Amino acid sequence: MLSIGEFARYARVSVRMLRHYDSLGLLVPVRVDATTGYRYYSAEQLTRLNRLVALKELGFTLDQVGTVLSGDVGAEQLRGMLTLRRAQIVEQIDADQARLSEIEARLRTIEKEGTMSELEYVEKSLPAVRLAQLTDDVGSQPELGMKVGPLFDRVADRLVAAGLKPDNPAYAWYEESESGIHFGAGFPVTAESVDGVEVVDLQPYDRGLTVLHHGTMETIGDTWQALVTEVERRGLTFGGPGREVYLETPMESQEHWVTELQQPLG
Amino acid sequence: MLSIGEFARYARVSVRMLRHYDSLGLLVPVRVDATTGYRYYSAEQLTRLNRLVALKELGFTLDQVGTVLSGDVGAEQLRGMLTLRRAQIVEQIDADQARLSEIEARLRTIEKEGTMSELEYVEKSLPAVRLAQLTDDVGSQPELGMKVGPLFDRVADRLVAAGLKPDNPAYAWYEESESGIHFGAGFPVTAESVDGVEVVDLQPYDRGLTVLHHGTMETIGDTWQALVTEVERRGLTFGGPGREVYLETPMESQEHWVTELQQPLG
DNA sequence: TTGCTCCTCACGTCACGTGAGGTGGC
DNA sequence: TTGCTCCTCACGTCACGTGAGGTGGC
Repeated sequence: MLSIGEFARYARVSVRMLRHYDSLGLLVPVRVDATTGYRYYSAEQLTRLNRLVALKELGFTLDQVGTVLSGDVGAEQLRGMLTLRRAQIVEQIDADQARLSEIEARLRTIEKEGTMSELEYVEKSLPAVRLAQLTDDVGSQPELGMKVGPLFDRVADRLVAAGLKPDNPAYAWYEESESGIHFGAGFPVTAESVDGVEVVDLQPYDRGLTVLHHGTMETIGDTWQALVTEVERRGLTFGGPGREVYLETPMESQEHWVTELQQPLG
Repeated sequence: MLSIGEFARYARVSVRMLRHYDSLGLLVPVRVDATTGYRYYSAEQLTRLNRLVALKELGFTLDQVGTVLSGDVGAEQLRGMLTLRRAQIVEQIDADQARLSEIEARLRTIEKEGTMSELEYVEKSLPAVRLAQLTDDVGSQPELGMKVGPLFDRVADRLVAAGLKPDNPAYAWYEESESGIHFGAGFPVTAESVDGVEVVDLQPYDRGLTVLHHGTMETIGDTWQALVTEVERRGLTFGGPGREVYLETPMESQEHWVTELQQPLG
């Protein structure tokens, strides 16, 4: 018969752990002194403790350890638990490896630029949106600057004419076509149709890469360029037309505009 | 200005998280209504939230995230934090990979034997022990059975003659020599020397592989064999003479004896 | 008498999830 | 008036570590 201290020393666990396992019923001392409350263990209990520690080391919760130790799990069930655990660990390793390469990318950025990049790319799902929109085409990128703003104004005018007020946030989207760029601009609505504009449902995507653009629309091309580059750096594939979400558009000046660029992924 | 619900939806975080970050001072709403307590955020705060989430994703604690977001960490300090984090993740991956191969080994055992092995091997450090011992030699393994028991008796007799009582647990150790096996048997003491026996300090080891043997000494050879096999299966190297620790030795019969076999590793 | 070991609470950890119970604008 | 959104507590999570405050045998 061993005192709790001796037992703990033999097994290289803490006294506190033994008390904890006792309180959970996982490993009950062979004898507990009725008057002092002192716990006494037999050396034979080391076997159970060793199994307990080994199972814990595999990453099972104490609850699961209890189930296995209780002895009423068949080989089949045990195999199921181990298989599940294996899948969880593989998942964990994958996630850690992703973290690792992300950290290494950031370390390289610091070496090169002396600071951490300002732009934060965020991978997230993109919601579906019902939009009251108008569309147009341009031959090349630079022409967009002249066209998108007025298109928003026209949509807003027609919504007002139809008795609705333009809701926030405004959306734009861009698609390459044979002749150049096909694009749309609009506002969220709930109605099925609105006179004078087209009502469409922008498709939701499970995955998209996004970044925030601050300030004037003059430089939004640069931010798009950076986002596209990041998609490629991460080895991702494009899954649909890019969108702009106008989160903050104070009328005084474009200086404090906040636009989210969303690139759907495949 | 966005309500907490809108802000949460844009950023794909829970409302509860935003309140949590507010309470920690990590992301304070631009405005809090004095009477209702409603929180309002600006779209520009999405940038800070995105950085917060990204840093959290890298595995930093919210405390560390706060440090980084506060902005008064230089590139050098940031690099230090990232490097440390990288080391932690590598460690984590290594540990998970060890767990993984251990689980796979157990799954193979189940496939083959229809159950999980009874023997639990435990890797742990081996303590130093001061021993009052006698030593002897035999030509071959089978002769040990006749020699070890009586050797313990002789040591015990001499301890009693020297006015000491044999302390638990008893230790034995075994070493290969040119002519066969050199071995010792003894009991822990604190004295520097004891008349009639040799006092030695058994060396501590940082790592050892151990297993429990239950019952009679007749079959302890099999358990040693299994332990040695396991050392090799794990790709470990031997680091010293094996030890036996007699944890439980009721005199009635050897049926309930419990012996720990300790194999030091290199 | 001074250590050492053992005991039972009970708080703290970490980042929230999840009610409970209540309020204010459409 | 019925939903919806928002609010503030406050408990629960998981496996113990770490005092606090006290007791019993060498």
